Amino acid sequence: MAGRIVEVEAYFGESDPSSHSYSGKTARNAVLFGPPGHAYVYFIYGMYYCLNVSCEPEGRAGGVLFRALEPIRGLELSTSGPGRLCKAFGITRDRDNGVDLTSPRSDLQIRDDGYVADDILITPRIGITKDTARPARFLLAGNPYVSGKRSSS
DNA sequence: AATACGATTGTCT
DNA sequence: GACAATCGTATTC
Repeated sequence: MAGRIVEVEAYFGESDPSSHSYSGKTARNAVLFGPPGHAYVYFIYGMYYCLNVSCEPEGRAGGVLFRALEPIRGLELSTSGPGRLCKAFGITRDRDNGVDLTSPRSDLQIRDDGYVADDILITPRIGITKDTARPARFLLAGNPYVSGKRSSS
């Protein structure tokens, strides 16, 4: 399976009240404090997993949440929304938390396809209750696979 | 040990 | 637009 990332959100670690790492390192968020490029998978609302990649040097927290993909091949299921894309890829905490997303040998892999966008839209983040005005959600403007929409037209 | 809540989504009105 | 589903963590007792 493969998909192109079309929507992400940034979380800024210990300076960000909306970040899981705001209150320091715990067993749950330990990956965010580890080396960059690794998968932080968390379980939310009792039924969904969400995928992040750690982004700061080891010892500092920070990550990016993948919110939506545009299917490229092998994806029949919806990948619009952080819970849905994990469901489509079968991502779970047990299986994927902590894996190196830069390694060709890991099941999950993020690669640079050289794509450059000039139509990136920046908005506040979705689903949070603190720091709700901060512009930290990045998406491809007009892309039909971004989250937050119903399929009706 | 008990409780409150969340980086979501689907269904109903 | 409102709310239920559902459970791992963090917080509080």
